[in-house]
Amino acid sequence: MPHAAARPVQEIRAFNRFYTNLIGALDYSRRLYVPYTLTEARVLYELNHARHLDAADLRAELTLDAGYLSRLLGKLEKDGIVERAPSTRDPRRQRITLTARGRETAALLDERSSEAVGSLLSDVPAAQRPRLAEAMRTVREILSGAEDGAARSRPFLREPGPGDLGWIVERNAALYAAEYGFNIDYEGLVARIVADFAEDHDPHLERTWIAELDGRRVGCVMCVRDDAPGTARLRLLLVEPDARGHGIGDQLVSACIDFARGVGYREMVLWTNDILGAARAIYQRHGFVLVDEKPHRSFGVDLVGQDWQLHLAGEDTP
Amino acid sequence: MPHAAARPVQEIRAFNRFYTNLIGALDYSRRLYVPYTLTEARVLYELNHARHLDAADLRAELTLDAGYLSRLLGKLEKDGIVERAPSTRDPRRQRITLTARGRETAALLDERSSEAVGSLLSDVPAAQRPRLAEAMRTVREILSGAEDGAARSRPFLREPGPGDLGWIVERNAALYAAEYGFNIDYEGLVARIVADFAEDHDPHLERTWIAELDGRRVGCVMCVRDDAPGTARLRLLLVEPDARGHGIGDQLVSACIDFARGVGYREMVLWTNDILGAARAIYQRHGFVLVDEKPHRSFGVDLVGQDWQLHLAGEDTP
DNA sequence: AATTACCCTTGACTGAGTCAACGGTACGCC
DNA sequence: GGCGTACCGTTGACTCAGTCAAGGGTAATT
Repeated sequence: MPHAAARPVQEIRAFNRFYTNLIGALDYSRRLYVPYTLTEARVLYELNHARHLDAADLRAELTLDAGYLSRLLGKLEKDGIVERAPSTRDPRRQRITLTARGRETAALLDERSSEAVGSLLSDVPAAQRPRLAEAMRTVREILSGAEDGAARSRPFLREPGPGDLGWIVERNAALYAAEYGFNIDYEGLVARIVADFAEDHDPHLERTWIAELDGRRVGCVMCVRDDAPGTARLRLLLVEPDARGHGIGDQLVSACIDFARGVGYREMVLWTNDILGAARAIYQRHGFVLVDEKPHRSFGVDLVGQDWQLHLAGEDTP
Repeated sequence: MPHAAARPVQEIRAFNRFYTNLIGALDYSRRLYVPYTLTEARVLYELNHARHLDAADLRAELTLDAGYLSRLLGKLEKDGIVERAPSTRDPRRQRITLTARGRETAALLDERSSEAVGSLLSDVPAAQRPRLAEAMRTVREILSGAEDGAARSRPFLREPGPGDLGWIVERNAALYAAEYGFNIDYEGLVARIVADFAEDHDPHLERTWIAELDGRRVGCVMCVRDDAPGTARLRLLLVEPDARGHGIGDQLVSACIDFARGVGYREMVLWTNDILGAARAIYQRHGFVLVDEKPHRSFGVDLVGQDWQLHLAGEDTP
């Protein structure tokens, strides 16, 4: 197995060991579930959060043995925690409902579990807690995406907030350094562009967008005034590699074009380099045409710069 | 319980449910440990990675019942997997050693476990894997810090790589916006500073440092030439709030001063604002003195700017 | 009408983990 | 040197958790 590929595997295994230990410590130290067991508590949790599931659903959800679950539900029924009734849709299936008492019990277990986690959390410095929650959400998102069919939320655009311009600099520099070997000159160029934008831009004619997906910044684009009159310039289009394929680049370019057309620009231009193939495809889809091309050496590499142009107002408007 | 405090608790509980399910799915689907059990596998793992532990250590490490472990070791011994001998230091204790066959077995289980994780990972887009590993490491670090006495690694300084200058912009802007309400002008200022640095700096006389802790950027500082001859200017000192209290600020300022003195500057100056109390304390500790102070309005707030100065060469040098 | 597949139940079983009692040794303290 | 306490490992008896296979019943398919 190649070393590079083994790295995440080792990390995951270390994490699994760590977390089984942690959960063990969390559960055993106090009697979290008395008089019920962990599995019963999980069943109660599911029932309490989903209103009368079928037994088959529970089995699938918690990957339990059918016989085990059957007996388990029998016990809960005898305790007056759940009620079992044949499903109306399919008499083979069994609809499980929590009784009032069952809901109380579930709430109690819930409470205890929250307390246990709370006391664990009390040892975590408050400043670290948001990072912890964020990291856990990331793990969950990535792995649950791997399990089922990736039911992710939709990306959306917003205007930049504090730090977002810096983020644009960081990601541009880091990505192009990693992918094409750009040196620090490129980071300087991007920093200068965002500095100019931050210090002096006309919000009616110039704008920046950040694309966000699942609470994470995954792309950006900037629209500024060009020297030529009536002309807007699109700059700094970027989509994070792991977020590509969601149409985020198109969304960003569309926002840019719509904005420019809306505020009266007649032309839109942009400068890019021939090695950026993914970006070129996006520009072409939106009607940009290549108007000039010339080789240059910048950012420590030999490149071929390209000027693209798009007519915003003209014969094709009604 | 206040809502804000409950948020991370809910996140952690959701994560726990998710991860117990995941581990369950991982273990049951294939026969990972045959002919041993999960607990036995954990014991084997510990032994294989630590060379002859005492039984008591195993118990503590894996939080196992003494009786359970005793019987478990008995079984492993009978299978020729481990050997038990009284510890040389304390005859009450028992030193457990893997036999050659035990090491084989451990390696086999290791292999299988890696395979299982690998196949789980194969459903994760390659682009997401580093993020996953990173997030897991974060979770582990924060929570293990919470369990024992925070045995964190030492912070260290390094020169910036691609994206680090952008990171400086981002963190400066985000932190000062959150803590003091600075507006986008400040982000512009910082962006211009790093742009100037990136585009044109003399590496012998000007330098930037990034502080790293546990693989994460937690601070920065920049040393550049000032207009006045023989004078260096310290800029953009920053330490992440959750990493404060480790002496990182001092480390950064020391690096800056040592560098400036080493390359022959005679003075070091810096400009800051009176509201930045933590930074002031650091400057004072390193011998800076306040030489000027005047109110101004910048970044959308009313501030009192301060000029500080430090003699690098003079009567106090031998 | 027959086949197949799924749903639940039941009995019999193995494995995982707990609890309490016990003998042995180390260590601190008179 | 002797005593109490505390920890180490062992053992027996037990409960709880989970598995497997057989079986009766209904739904969907043909």
